[in-house]
Amino acid sequence: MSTTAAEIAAAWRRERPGTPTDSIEVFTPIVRLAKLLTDDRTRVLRAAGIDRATLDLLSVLRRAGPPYTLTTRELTERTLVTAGAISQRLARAEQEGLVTRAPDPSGHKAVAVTLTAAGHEVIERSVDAVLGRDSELVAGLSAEEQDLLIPLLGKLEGFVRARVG
Amino acid sequence: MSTTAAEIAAAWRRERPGTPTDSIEVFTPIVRLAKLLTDDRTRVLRAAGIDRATLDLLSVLRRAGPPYTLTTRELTERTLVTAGAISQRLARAEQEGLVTRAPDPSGHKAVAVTLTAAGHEVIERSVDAVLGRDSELVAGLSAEEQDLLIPLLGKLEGFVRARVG
DNA sequence: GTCTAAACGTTTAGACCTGAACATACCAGG
DNA sequence: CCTGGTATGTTCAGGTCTAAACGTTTAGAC
Repeated sequence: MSTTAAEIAAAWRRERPGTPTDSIEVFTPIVRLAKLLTDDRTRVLRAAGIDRATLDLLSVLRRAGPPYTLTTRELTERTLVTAGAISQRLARAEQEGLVTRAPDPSGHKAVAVTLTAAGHEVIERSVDAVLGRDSELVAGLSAEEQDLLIPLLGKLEGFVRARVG
Repeated sequence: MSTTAAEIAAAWRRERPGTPTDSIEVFTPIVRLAKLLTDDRTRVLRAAGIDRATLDLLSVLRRAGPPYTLTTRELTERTLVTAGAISQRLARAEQEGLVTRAPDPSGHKAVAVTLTAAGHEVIERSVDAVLGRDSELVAGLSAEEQDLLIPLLGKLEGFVRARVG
């Protein structure tokens, strides 16, 4: 049993008239959905012997296409975590032999990160499981509903992104 | 500069034809928005000398109305984190004098958690700041767009919730 | 009364992240 | 040259979470 967003907003208005509750019904389900989805993905991946942070890292490299190389800065830009977190992810992944780090000639002090054969295997083995699972979960909405939802989310993300961080 | 969800899906299809990408344009913005919003809220609250986990805890108690008391189990149900996390949050909040814990006569081994006067002050001081900020951010969508978005998110949340955890 | 199962809460180990401090490499002017 | 500034990465301290193991209390069967 869980409280709905509408109930939360109503409770604030009842307890504190004047509380600005107009955002609650939009943001509460978004934050909850994200938590449900990421926790579920963590569990799916644990069964495959990998963690979510590492999967994100390997996915970005895999999607880049051959030669599966990006600098640390590029990884940071594509990942929505801090440079410190990327550095730690890289240390773990390198330790496990999934990526290599080497000086990159271009740019200031760039480090070129490259997927190893082992890293490639890991991502091939897990990406279908993860995205297949997500496919099941998104099927709660019809294609028409998804087509309605996607542009709204895109617009909201753009607006929020311009005003934070 | 960040990759759009559509670009991510296209990259997977290009690199791995057959990859099930239909969920990406829905779930990627949801997960990103949640991260942008929670990180931003963390920063807003740090300025007020409180952390997000504690605010969530105090909010649930405050919304319950007088006498601002709930059991640990009720807090867990309303919070989407594990019982262990609630236990740790309570220990921190109790340490800071924001809540009290006492045996609850009803139920098995229930612990009654109650907001103190200090906890009440903290929540009164920060809730308008947090929800006011969220109000600014949700204004990226018109009222009509929000009315379109809310039921879609609700339907999706219900579907996902029934299939995870 | 006694026993057993279920409900409830806490502790602990292991992961991950942020933000700030720090270290290093390149570049452009003087 | 050489020197400050900018771009990059890394390290570290502090904080939070999950999941699993554990301890405790209550209710119900008999």
